[in-house]
Parts: sequence; structure tokens; C-alpha cells
Amino acid sequence: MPRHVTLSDVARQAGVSLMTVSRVVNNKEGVGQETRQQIQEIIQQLGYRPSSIARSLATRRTGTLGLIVPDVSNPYFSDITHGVEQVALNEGYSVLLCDTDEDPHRELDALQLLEEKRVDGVVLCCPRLNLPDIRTAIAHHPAAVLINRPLDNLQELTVRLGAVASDDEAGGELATQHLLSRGHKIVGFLAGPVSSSGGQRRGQGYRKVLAAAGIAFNPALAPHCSPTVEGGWEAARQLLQTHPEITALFCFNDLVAIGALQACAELKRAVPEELAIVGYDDIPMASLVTPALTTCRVPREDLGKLATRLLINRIQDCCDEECQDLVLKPELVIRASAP
Amino acid sequence: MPRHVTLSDVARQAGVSLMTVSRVVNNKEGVGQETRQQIQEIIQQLGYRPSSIARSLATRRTGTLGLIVPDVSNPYFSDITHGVEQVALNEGYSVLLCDTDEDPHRELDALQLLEEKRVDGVVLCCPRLNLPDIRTAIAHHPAAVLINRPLDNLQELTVRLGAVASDDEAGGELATQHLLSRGHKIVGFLAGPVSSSGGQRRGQGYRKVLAAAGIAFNPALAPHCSPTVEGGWEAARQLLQTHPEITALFCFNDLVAIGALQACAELKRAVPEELAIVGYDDIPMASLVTPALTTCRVPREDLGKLATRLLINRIQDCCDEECQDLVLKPELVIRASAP
DNA sequence: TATAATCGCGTTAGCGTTAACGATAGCGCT
DNA sequence: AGCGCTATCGTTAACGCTAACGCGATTATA
Repeated sequence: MPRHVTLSDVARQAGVSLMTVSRVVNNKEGVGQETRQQIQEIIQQLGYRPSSIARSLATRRTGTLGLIVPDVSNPYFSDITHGVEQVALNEGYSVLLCDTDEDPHRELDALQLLEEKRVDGVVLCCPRLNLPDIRTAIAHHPAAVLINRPLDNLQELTVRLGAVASDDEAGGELATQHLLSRGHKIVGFLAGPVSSSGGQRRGQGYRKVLAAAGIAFNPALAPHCSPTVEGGWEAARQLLQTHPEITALFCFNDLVAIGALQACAELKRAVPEELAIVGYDDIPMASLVTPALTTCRVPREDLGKLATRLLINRIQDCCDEECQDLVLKPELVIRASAP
Repeated sequence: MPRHVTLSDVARQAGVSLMTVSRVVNNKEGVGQETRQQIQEIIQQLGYRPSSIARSLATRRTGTLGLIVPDVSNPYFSDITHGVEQVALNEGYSVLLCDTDEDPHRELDALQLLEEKRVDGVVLCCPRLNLPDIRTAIAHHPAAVLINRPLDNLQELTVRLGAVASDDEAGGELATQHLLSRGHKIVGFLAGPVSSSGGQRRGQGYRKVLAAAGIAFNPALAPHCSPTVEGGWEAARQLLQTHPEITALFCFNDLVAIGALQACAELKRAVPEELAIVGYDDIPMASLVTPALTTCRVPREDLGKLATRLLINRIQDCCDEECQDLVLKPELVIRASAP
């Protein structure tokens, strides 16, 4: 590996000054047509590539964003990542990815790492960290956007801050409303983990719609469960046996809904004829099970895209007032499991 | 945003020279116990964070790896990404992610970008680029490892090179052998896209095992199809109607296999009783459809991990001869669709 | 014609860190 | 005392680039 070609190499070769070459490289004005072309040729010929790090040191900006996710191999986060990547690339930024493996401690480490790398901003996705730690770690960054975590009282920070989230309450309303509009009176809710704030918000939507329809909320119809196929299977089995009067089921997420489907198959309850099922997220799998799942589509890629646009706005300091704390509405996708 | 604390700030505050502080920061020897402790305190107190870019400029290494994937939102690649991330973090590297959106042109751009960013090495995952372009673009990088692309005649390059891949031929053999061992005589093969080298290698394994069993290969039983659920559905419908004597089907990937499952449901052919089906990849969905898919598990995360270890070896120049071109064996996962 | 404005390019001084070498003081040993 | 050795610390010069200013020559303006 011979050492890289530098600006001065090019300058010497062309018989001009450093700055002239620099101006050509960066497409800045102040160079004559003739000189410019000549320099461009020499750049080509020598295979010169500007050093991003030297430039960063001089300009005090890196053109790099940090992205912190709990687990890229989770489709939920990989979709977000994909969205972030797209917008970043479009706007001329690159993305330094940090996978924390669902470990809050690593999240903190990542935040520090990104600080040393002097990224221009950070997208912090579904942080598992507690608020105080987020606060102190984020404070040193020039800009940051949170995904799926409310800003709470972080506004006081000097960092340019933003947040985007999907509106889980609206999602819960959407799903429940759909079931009621199809004539169901007794609607169960597999609520997911107790600690899930997303599940809580979906539950709020569920109860709100029930209340509006004059139906009393019955806690026995809304048991918690782990957010997996097995969790859904167990909870559905239990619920359907103790409360056979249920005609519709709103599930914490699609995996839980698939578990419920399996339980129905075993209990010989036809879906959707005897029991309608609605999931949440619209993961790719949702459309492939039989019957295909009616579900709430969370715009994951859009979350990533929006967060990144917001972040870049913050960085470039064109902070429109309106986009401080954005919320994306989910969309109901109607399929065979609850037509 | 006040400007960052620098080494000289700390040095001034502590009344020592720059280098002394630098030595403390980097845990190098040559500093007295007392001085060291005192400097550490000042570093804490001032909240000093070393600038990775300034350090990179001085040391000519960035501690960053480039990862190029066609699409992070594809579970196949997000699993690989996860593996890369894990090993990189463990070894003290960070990862600059480039999502090319399946566009060869972007792949080239990414390679150039990473060059300007002066990454220490690149993992190039399932490149869609043609060989000459890969060759020239990769040549400027200090080190590179390819995933799922043979080195061919790239060895001549001066870059430290490596490659890892999953052994698709072995996978094809595994699947076909399993079906034959269960007594099947007439085994179809949904071959995937014509251009897929992976599909070709799986087909080689399929034919090899057939030949070994004294069964003549019949091209009519191995149609191509697009690598999607729909592609599998169409091809399976067609094949099963024209060749009802088939009792087993080996599919290009799990999506195709799921398509085949759907076709069977429509054609009233019971799986596995009347038709055994084997998929490929073992995506999360494979275990959730009914019946659950027997499939070849490709160790995606391991691919990423191994590639990264290989790359870091190359970078640190401890190139064991043996690990130039590694191949990972897939594993057969037996489930209900072909017990 | 004098004055100002513009264009094309060069000079200088950093950006924050480390490599390489030098310098000093203290210590043990003969 | 003289010698060398080590431990501790400082000095200098990069690393490759850009911001900011400077300066002469050409062109527009009064």
C-alpha cells in the first residue's frame, strides 16, 4: 500500500498552489476555466481522493450521522435503519451504525463513541436507557433526534433536539374501531408486556373507543402476554377458554396475533367467521400466514426517514418551529383475519 | 454549543505538556503515578473527549470499517450486519454502513465514499457489481473481505483480500439427500432466478445427489422462478399440474417454498403427506407457516462475524494462510413440511 | 483618467492529535 | 567521582486540509 496522493502532490504536479487545487476539488469559484480543467485532469490521472478526515479536522464537521439501534437484525429496526440510510445518503451524509444488542450500557458507550468520532448528529432509536443518562450523554452532541421516545422535559438542553414517534394510541383506536364497526361487541385485547409503553398507549386507544361506544372496559378481557408467537398462543388459549363469548381479538403485535391464530386452529375456532383477529406493526410475515392478518401498519421506514430529515434540519439550523416533536399515524391494513 | 475541550486545554490546566496528557489518555507508560492521576482528574472535570478525527489524521488509521450491503431491511442482510457489528465492536472498531438499495452504481459510490473516509477495511456483502469495477474500486482500500462472492482471479491485487461464503452446493446436496432418504424418487426443484449464482450452486448439489442415486436429471422438473412468494406460487402450480408424479419439492428459498405451500393448498395436495417441501435460508417466517418449513439454515450472522474477523486479521497483518477463502456449511432444519 | 470593483490565485495560520527524538534528573555501580 | 541507565517529561514537526486574508492585474464606473 503506497501512501495516498495528497493535495500538495496534485498542486506540485500542476504548478499551482494548494488552495487552487482545493477550490477545484470542492467546486468553488475563483479558478479560471483553463486552470480548472487542467487540474481536474491531473486529479484524474493521479487518482487523487480527498481525505475526509483532514477535511473534517479543518472544517469541524464530519458529514456523518450516528445511528443507535437496539438490534439491526430485528425487522422493526432494520426498516428504520434503511430509512435513515436513504435520506442520509440523499443529503450527502454517511451513517455510523451502532448496534447495542438491547443493552442500555452499550447504548451509553455508543453515545460516547459517537461523540469522539465527532458525528454531526445522532439518531437515537427506541432507547432502552433511562432519562438521566440520555440527558447527560446527549448533551455533548451537536444535535439529536429520538425515535419512539417522548422528549419529556429534555427541551431545556442546549442541543438541538427533536423526536418522532408512531402514534400508538391512534393505532389502538383504529383497530378497535374497525372491529366495532363490523358489529363486534365483545373485543379482547392481548396487551403485550406490562412494561411496554407502546402497549399501554395501544390499550388507551382500545379503551377510549370502547368507552365511546358505551362498552364497559373489562380487565379480564385484556391480559398481558410476552410479545412473541408463543406468548400470543398461550394468552389466546387461556382467554378464549375462559371467555368464549369473545368474538374479536386485538393483539399487541403481529407475532402475538400469529400465536392467537395457532391457538384458534387448535381450539377449532374459525378465523374470521367465529373470531376476528387484528395484529399490529404489519411485519412482512403478516400477509403470508393463513388467514392473512388484518393489522396496523407502523410506517417504520418513514420513521427513519423523518427522523433523519429532522436531524439534518437541526444540524443546518433551519429549525422550523413546527417539526419539534412529530407523530406518525399508523394505517389499518385490512386482510382476511378481520375483513 | 461551545467548542470542544482539547488536549492543550487539559495540558494548560494541569501545567504539563501536550504529550504527557496524550500519554495519559492513551494509557501509555512514561508518566509518573502522581501526575497521571492528577491529569485524569482534570480530564474528568473538564469533560474532555479525544478527537477521533485528529487522532486519525496523525496515526493514519480510523478504527472504522466500511460495510456495504444491498438492503439492510432484508433480513438476510440485517442478520449479516448484526454479526459484523458485534465483532467490530468487540475488536474496538466501529462500522460505517452503506445501503446500496440493490443498485450497483451506488455500490461503486459507496466504495469511493469509504475510501475518502479512509476506513481501515471494507466488508463487501453480496456485491451486485461486475468484477472489473469491484477490482478497480477495491484496489485502493487497505483491506477487504467479500461475502458470497468468490475471489476468482482477484488475488493478484495488492490489497489484503479475503472472502467468506455459504456453501450452496452443500446445501443443495443436504436438502436433496434428505428427501431421497425419505423414499422420494421424483424430486422437483424450483430453481430461482436464472442469474442467481447461488441458485446455480444449489442446483449443482441437487443434481449431484440425484446422479449418485442413479436418478436421471430431468430439466422439466427444475424450472426457474422469481425468488418471491408469488414466483414460488406460480412455478409450483405449473409444475405440479404438468408433473403430478412429483412427490417432493426443493425450493430456491423459503419465500418460494411458502408460495409452493399456498399452491398446494389450492390444488388440494396435502403437505407433507402427498408432497414434501424443503426451503432454503431459514428465515424467521419459516417456522411460523403451516406446516412449518423444513429448510437449509444459512448461518447469516456467522457469515458477518467471520468476515469481520477475517478483515481485522488482514488489517492487523496477521494473515494466517488458512483463512483466505472460507466456506460455511449450511445446516438442515427438519420441520413439518418434510419430516 | 482616476477610482473602484472584480477576478484569479497565493500565503499564512491553524484544526487536534501523535511520532520521534531530546533533555533532565535521579539512581546504582564500579 | 565518573559512567551509564532508566524514568519522566518536553519540543518539534508533521498528518492533509481549509478559512481568511492579501495582492496584483484586469475590467467596469464616474
